Amino acid sequence: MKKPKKTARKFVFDEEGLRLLAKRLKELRAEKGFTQETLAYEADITLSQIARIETVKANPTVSTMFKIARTLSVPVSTLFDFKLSNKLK
Amino acid sequence: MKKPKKTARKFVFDEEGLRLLAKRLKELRAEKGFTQETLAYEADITLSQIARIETVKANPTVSTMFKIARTLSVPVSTLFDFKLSNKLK
DNA sequence: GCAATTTATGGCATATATGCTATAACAAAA
DNA sequence: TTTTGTTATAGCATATATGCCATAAATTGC
Repeated sequence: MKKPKKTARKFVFDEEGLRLLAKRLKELRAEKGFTQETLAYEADITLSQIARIETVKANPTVSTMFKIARTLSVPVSTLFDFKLSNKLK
Repeated sequence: MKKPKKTARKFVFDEEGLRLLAKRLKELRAEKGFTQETLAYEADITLSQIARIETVKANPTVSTMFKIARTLSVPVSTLFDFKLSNKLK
């Protein structure tokens, strides 16, 4: 059986942004005194996913970030308070 | 054949946040003079996806939001400049 | 060192994001 | 009404996000 490959589509994983987001989350979580586990529990997310985000292994959805922001009691924008380079595509 | 259903997992779609995000994106896009199509093209995303986000039909990933922010030349936090209610789970 | 806590990884299942393509719906002109 | 520009929908394919479960690795305090 041949592989039924159709066409290649790109799925970009924005490493720079995700790295900055991971850093920001770690900072905020520490400041607010949450462990990955307590944050996961209260935000109703899994520990796995929190760990993935902080280790830049996943590209979370905005809903996930909303839950985290609510739990940390910070505006969502605070989680994205960093500067992206104007990187070229 | 029985359905091999395992266990139910929740996948929350944060309608409130997504509604606010859609509104914010529409605003910023208009301010900056982009159509959905030009934004999609320059951000290297599909028109479909921009439309889905603006009509609250999808829960985008943060990488997608990073691309949009870069194209609109705004800090990512600007796209999330709105207030979530402290909604209970 | 040991135990406890916390963080990181791994595999697997399922839901969904996104691409791609086409089309429809809509609005504003002309 | 037709054209033109724009936004919304739809179906399908594939990549990935996330849950769940287990375990490993790292950290901290004793």
